[in-house]
Amino acid sequence: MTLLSATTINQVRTMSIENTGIKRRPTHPGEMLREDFLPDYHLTIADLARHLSVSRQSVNELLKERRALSPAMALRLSRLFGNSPEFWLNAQRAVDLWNAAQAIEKKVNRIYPLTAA
Amino acid sequence: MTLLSATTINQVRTMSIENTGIKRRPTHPGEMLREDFLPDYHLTIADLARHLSVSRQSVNELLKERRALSPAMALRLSRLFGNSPEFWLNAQRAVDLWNAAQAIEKKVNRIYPLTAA
DNA sequence: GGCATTGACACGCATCACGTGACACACTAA
DNA sequence: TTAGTGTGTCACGTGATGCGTGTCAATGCC
Repeated sequence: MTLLSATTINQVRTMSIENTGIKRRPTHPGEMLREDFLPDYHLTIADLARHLSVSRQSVNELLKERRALSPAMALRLSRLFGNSPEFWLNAQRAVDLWNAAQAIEKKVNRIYPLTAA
Repeated sequence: MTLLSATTINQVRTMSIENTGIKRRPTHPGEMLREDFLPDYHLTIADLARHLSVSRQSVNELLKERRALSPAMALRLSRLFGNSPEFWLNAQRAVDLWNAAQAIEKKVNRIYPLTAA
């Protein structure tokens, strides 16, 4: 194998996400904002709220990891910081999956995998 | 560059998602279930609901694309079909982003991108 | 003192995933 | 014909959640 096909890349990504999702609780996007972006850009919470044109409470609760990062918020952040909305939603999705797995793990394990068609 | 680093792979994936997200409405995961998985596995809607241990309405509305695919449902489907929950949530996220972009595009465009720190 | 920032709380609102129950219609097999 | 199954749709209720507005107290800085 000399080059990675699109399918292979997808597999590599999926595997890495799956492996990290099993161990410990993944990094909440609010932590990334709080620890990395706000210091690097010298922004206060109120600053960020003003730039995004959202309420201060929204930013506050997001940074305190009491709220999930919505697709709309991902669009706003990607516009402000010049990265992709998927960057933010990847982190949020990992958290969502981890939480859902904790909640319904037993029920999911009762589902019988189907054999290939 | 001989091998693709994890960061590079992430970039390739993100780019491909972004490009497809701009053009037209992305494929809803319910369409994938309806068009591909149910026929391939010879499953009816009621069958799928029983296998997943969810209500028939949940599956029905998901297939009719009137409901989003939740992280919990992604876990159930990945368990049943042997693929990853990210496979299902990738499709759902593309739809969510597309919808959010349609809804708040004007507001997002008023956000001024910050210069690098 | 005056001002900005922050964390927390209370409302209210709208959305949404999910379950239960019910109804009508279609198709198939005993 | 009767019974069973699958399907689409409706109503209703519940809990969770993102978001805005308003308020308050504590903190730090000029």
